[in-house]
Order: sequence, then C-alpha cells, then structure tokens
Amino acid sequence: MARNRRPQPKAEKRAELVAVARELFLEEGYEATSVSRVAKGASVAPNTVYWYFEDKDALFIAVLDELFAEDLAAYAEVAGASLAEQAFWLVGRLRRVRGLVATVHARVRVSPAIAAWHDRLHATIDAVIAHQLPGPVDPGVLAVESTIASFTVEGLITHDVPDDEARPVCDALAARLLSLARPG
Amino acid sequence: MARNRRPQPKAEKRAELVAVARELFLEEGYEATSVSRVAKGASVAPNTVYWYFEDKDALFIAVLDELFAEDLAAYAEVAGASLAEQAFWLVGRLRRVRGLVATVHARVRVSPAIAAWHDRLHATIDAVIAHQLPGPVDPGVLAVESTIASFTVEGLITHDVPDDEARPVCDALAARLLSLARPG
DNA sequence: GTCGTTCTTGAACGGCGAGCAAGACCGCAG
DNA sequence: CTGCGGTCTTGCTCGCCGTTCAAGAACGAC
Repeated sequence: MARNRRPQPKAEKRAELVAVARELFLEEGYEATSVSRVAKGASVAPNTVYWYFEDKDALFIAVLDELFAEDLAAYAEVAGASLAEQAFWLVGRLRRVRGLVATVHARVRVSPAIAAWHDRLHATIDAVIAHQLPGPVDPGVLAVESTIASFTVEGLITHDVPDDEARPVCDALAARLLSLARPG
Repeated sequence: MARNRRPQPKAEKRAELVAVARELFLEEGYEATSVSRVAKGASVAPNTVYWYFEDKDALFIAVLDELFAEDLAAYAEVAGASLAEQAFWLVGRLRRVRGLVATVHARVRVSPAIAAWHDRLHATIDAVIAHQLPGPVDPGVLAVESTIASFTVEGLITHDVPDDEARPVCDALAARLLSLARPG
C-alpha cells in the first residue's frame, strides 16, 4: 500500500549510513567501529541506525554487498585477460578489504547472516573460475584446484603479501589451472 | 633478588587461568568469552586476571602458545609419513582451533603482540615445509609453493572443509611440492 | 614483629550493542 | 482544517565489556 511515503529520504539516509560505515570499517576495522560513531558520522542518534538495520551485522553485510558489487563490476575490465593477470588483479583489488576478510571469517561462526553471505561469495568465485577455464574439466579435479586457487588468493590478501611476492604465486596458480584443460 | 617468593602457586594459578581461557576460547570463541567468565572459571575476581596477563590479548597468546606447542609435539608422530598424509593430518589436527585462526587474523591488525606471534608461526611452518622436501629446491619456487600450501591448509581449516574434500586437496598440494625436488 | 613483596579484591570508568516507549513528522481521508 | 496512522527519530535505560586504581590481605625474609 505505502499510504505514507516520504519523497526519497529513506533510501538516501540508509545509503549515507552505509557510506559512513564503509569508510569506518575499512579504515578502523569492524570491532573498532562503534554503531555510535557511524550514527554520528551520518548526523543521527545512535538508535536510529537500528531502524535501518536489524543489527550491526546487517549494516556490515550492506557494506560488504556494496563493495562486492563494485568489485564484480570492475572485474569486467580484466575478464578477457590471462588467468594469471586476473588473479593478480584480484589480489590488488581486494587488498583494500583486507581487514574485512578476517572479520567475515571470524563472524561466520557467530552470525548466520554473514555465514550465508560468505557461502554465496565463494560459490560465485568458484563459478567464475570454472567459467574461465577453456574446455571441460573433470569436476573433481576442478573442485580441488579451484579450492586451492581461491584459498591462496584469500591468504595473499589477509596476510598482506606484497605485489612482488604475490605475482609469482598468481602465475603458479594460473599455470596450474590451465594445465587442467590441456592434460599432458 | 626475589626476596619474597611463594612456593609455587603463581605459575599454577596462571596455568589454571590459561586452561579455563583455552576451554572457553575454543568452545565459544574469543569475542564471546569475557575476561569475567575466565576469572569466574578460575574462582577469581575479574581484575585478578590482569595481574597475570597484561591484557586479554596476552591471555590469548598464552593459550595459542600452549596449543601450538602441543601440535608441534604431536607432529613428531607423522613427521616420517608422506607429505600428503602430513598435510591431511595437519588439517584434521588444526580443526579444533578453527575459530581461533580467524580470530588471530582479525587481531593481527590491532595487536602487535599477536602480529608477532602470527609471523613466528608462519616462519615455523615454512621452515618445516622446506625441511620436508628431498634435495635442494630453487628458493623462489619453494617460496611460491610453500605459500600456496600453507594458505590452502589455512583455508581448509577456516572454511571447515570436510575430510573427504580436504583429502584430495592435500594430495594435490603434496604432489605439487614433491615435483619441485624431482624436476621433469 | 616489622617490613616489603606478592597477590587479591571492591569499586569505578568510559564505552559498547541493543531494546523500549514516547513523540515528531508527514501524507492522506474526512 | 482536523484527525489518523504509518514513517522516522530520539532520550532513556539496561547489562555487559575490557581495563584501571587504590586499598588491603597473605606471606617470606630479617
């Protein structure tokens, strides 16, 4: 029905809260960022946040969704490049969310919502990897190598491995994956 | 000097606190375990914990040290087995500390002490891997493959991959590492 | 017995995530 | 213009958190 709808501001205020939270989460980390500070950044009382989001985790997920959507869109730029370049690009790209990766893993055990988000993320990654391989690959082998690749990339990010060390790792991962499609 | 030293109880009480904290950290997670609960479990006032440990992170590190020492001792059992079996054993062994792995990574950014502990851990792991390879290996290549192996194992743990999926991943990792020493 | 060290504690601090009830704001129906 | 009901905001409050501090109890050395 929506008998009483304000012109716009609901979505806008929500977006503003997400923007402030995103900035703080990335800059200071999830735990170090209090709901109060997010509220203050959006010029709002602390409780107001809880009208837009069920809890702090929901706010976190909104930020993750925004970041992930951006990454997925940006991925189009390199979708045609070599696998090694794609992996290396991904590592560089995800470096900005370094702290958040560890937070997601820590909160997966505690928040079902974040666990669901995390599962979706990895499913997407696996699908992208499978789609990038030329020709059909034995599903079992693909699962193994896809696991190795995504976990390794995750490790490169969370451990903040510098570019010059990450590059050869990405090359090795790509070589590994490509050798699946051309057995020999 | 030590002009006034009680018979033993200092180390004992400390050990008791570590034991209680270990139980709770493993069972409920780091964040969900309050210092008060640890104190209560050791029949002590909450502040007493701060006489034995500088802060909650120091208590955490004490627990990590204990767990790691046990794992290292237990490793002797499988040090002679194949690399694949070693990796698989490690995954199973570390499964009990699943939640703590994510916590360590999350707190590395915030606690220098935990960052130092984490660095030491990975250095040890790399050394063990290098020691397990037969014959000399090109250092650059070894670093790459060692990185892939340890990050993958870490991923298998944090993502709670079941045994039947982890096994072939371990096999693939071991095969990869062994092919380094026997080029061809 | 007294002194200094080793422990333990009660009380307090600021801040946290969150819940609740009151109310302000607003568009619409009468 | 008035009142109603949904939309949004807030002040207040709760219980808990990690941590600090000063006071004091227990104890060994002299």
